[in-house]
Amino acid sequence: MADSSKTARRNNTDPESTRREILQAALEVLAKDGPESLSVTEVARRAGVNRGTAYQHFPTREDLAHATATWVSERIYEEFYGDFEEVSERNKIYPADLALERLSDFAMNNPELSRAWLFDVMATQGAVTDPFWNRYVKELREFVQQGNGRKDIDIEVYAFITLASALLWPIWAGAHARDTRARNRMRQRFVDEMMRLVLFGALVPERHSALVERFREMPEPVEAE
Amino acid sequence: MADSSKTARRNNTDPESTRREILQAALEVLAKDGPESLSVTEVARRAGVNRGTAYQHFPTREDLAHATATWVSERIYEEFYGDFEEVSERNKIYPADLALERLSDFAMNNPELSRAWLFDVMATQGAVTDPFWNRYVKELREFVQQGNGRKDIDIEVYAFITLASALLWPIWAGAHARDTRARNRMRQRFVDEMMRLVLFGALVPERHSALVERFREMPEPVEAE
DNA sequence: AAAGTAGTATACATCATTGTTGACTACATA
DNA sequence: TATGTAGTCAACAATGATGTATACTACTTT
Repeated sequence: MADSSKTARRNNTDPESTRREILQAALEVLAKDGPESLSVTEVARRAGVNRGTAYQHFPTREDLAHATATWVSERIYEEFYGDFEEVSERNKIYPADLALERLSDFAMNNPELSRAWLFDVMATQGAVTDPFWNRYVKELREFVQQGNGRKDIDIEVYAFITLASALLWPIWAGAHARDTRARNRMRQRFVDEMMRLVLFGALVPERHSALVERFREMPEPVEAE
Repeated sequence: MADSSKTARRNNTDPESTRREILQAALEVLAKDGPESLSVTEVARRAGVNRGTAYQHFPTREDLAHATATWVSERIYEEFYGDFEEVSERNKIYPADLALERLSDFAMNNPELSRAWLFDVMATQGAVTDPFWNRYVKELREFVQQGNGRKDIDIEVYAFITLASALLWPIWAGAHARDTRARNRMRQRFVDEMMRLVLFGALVPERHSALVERFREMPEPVEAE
């Protein structure tokens, strides 16, 4: 109650850190409500920063929105593929279960990034230019070419299925699982089921002989457009 | 330029139809921007209805939002399971590929409902009470119990994977595919790959013997909490 | 010591949205 | 013909967001 230094409580030498704080806050509201309801006022409030400061860094609401989107894209790439070379080196080949595990871990530990990314996908209708997505497809393609995956896979679709469900799962599962233990169990359930699915499929072949017949002769898919 | 009947151009005897038109418009904006940016003004404009009329049907913005959410839920259930009994009857058992095909068709033909549903999932963090979801899980469970699906499946997770990717796919694929032919091809790609996946998996077993070993001895999953 | 930089505080005009109210109209039914 | 219903139209106060601008402060560098 004593001091009241009236104005300018906080001064920062490092504008970059302020920028990051704003972007982080923007990410949070983006993850909460989607890109359309991202407001500068709200972001500034949440970042503990004056609204004017936010406008100094990002001239308009749109600028902030775009900057946040690319920031999300960069961060998700960095978080996921930042140490890829080392891990890959250590394991000679990046094993399938590890990839899936990493993906699930990432999604569980970064629900905000996942949500933001998904919102973006839903908004831009296909984030084909997204570096994360491109890298993910590329790695998968090499994995298959090296003989680890079935040749008749439609890589893009398969990549989409694994990525979309892995990123969306923690959001969905978040409802049931409050504490850490429950969340870990949910994560494990997903990894196990996904692993089981990519190893053995889901159907009992004898019961679907016609389908097995039809899909066994399927040619390798044509992806290019 | 001639006539100007000044006021009350349109009068409707059937309030239910107006209500539906408002809900339909609400669904459209909901699918576009997410639930947080649903505005009564915008909805009324889009429905070609006076704002006051919208307020007559839905006292507050929140009421409209909730009504829209449950309407989406009902419509998606109706669209998908409305004729389930007949189809099921005709085919004796509801075949796996037909189910997947129907799901994909639905998602392709109702991108707005899909988007709205997904937004809802992302907003409410787990639409466990959703009748569509519950029915989907129930049918899947029976399908497995009748010996058509592998016993070690974690039904809920599996249901989630198929449902989430099937509903999200058209949104994702919508970017690439403008015309009907391209969209149909995208739909077919998804169905084929998903079918292939549930039939045979994605990995080459010989290359992942350790994993095969580990997951072959996996007990049936415990789902109950 | 002076000048520049990063951020605060505040005010302002503009605009959109919410929710409410009151007057009016077209239609159907009793 | 009278009454109720469904909807239009217009106005209004309150709120909150966008952008802009100006004066002020603390800190750093020259």
